[in-house]
Amino acid sequence: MRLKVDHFDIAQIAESGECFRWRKIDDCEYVGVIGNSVCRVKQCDNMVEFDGISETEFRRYFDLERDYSEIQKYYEKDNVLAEAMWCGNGIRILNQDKFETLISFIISANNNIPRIKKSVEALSKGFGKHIEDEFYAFPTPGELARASLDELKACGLGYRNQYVYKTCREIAAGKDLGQIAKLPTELCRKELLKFTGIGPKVADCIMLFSMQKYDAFPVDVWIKRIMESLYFGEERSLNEIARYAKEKFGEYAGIAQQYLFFYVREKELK
DNA sequence: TGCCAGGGCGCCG
DNA sequence: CGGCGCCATGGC
Repeated sequence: MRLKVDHFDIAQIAESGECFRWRKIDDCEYVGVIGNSVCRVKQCDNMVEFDGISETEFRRYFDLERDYSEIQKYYEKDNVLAEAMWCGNGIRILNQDKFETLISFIISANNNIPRIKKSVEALSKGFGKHIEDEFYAFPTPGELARASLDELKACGLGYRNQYVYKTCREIAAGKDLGQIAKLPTELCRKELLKFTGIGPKVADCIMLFSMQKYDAFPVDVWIKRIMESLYFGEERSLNEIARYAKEKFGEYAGIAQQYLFFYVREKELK
């Protein structure tokens, strides 16, 4: 399947830290697992070629119905964001599976992205369904609930094994993420915070990357640093940063956050 | 070799 | 509420 796309850069998306299952083939080609499918994406400028999933699913997953130029216009008068948006012009907020995103971001706590990726792959290989070759679907709640504490630790989860162990059992027992996702942002957040291993930052990531809560503004160490450096000029508490950002950036604060996250890490890299 | 990582939990004031 | 020590492990 071939599509013309705008504000879309598969490399930026795959490296943006919102997803952990995409693997680089070369500079313009990536392979990832979406649900029970393996999807290959090759991009040359504005043209993408993909297989493995339907066009409808592709458009849904990559948020293609949203006009990102409109969002960028909304933020263009902010000099910091203007530069960040120029840097990560092809970033999009993915529409990922709720359970996979929830578990992945529990694992992300006090962790680094390469290791998070390894852990998510290990969980998939150990407890998910085989798709093809070396690709495995992320386990369902029931499948993951079969893993023992030691098996989870063996997937590289470290002390987070207990968080995953407890939380996936609650969800396998009937807690409905679909219902939680229907709640308005603040109530949704409150429900997510009841799970073990989910604090403010992780809850915001789950809402932003799998529940279409674009006003959620996750504050991690990178966002804290760039906000303190470019907006405050001094140290601020996590709560204060989140409050300020949601006020300043409004209903798409989460998208602004993702531009900032990509930008600060891109600068760090060179 | 140490420092750090898309933080959360438990406890304390 | 806000601050603090602790937590496993591997990437760099």
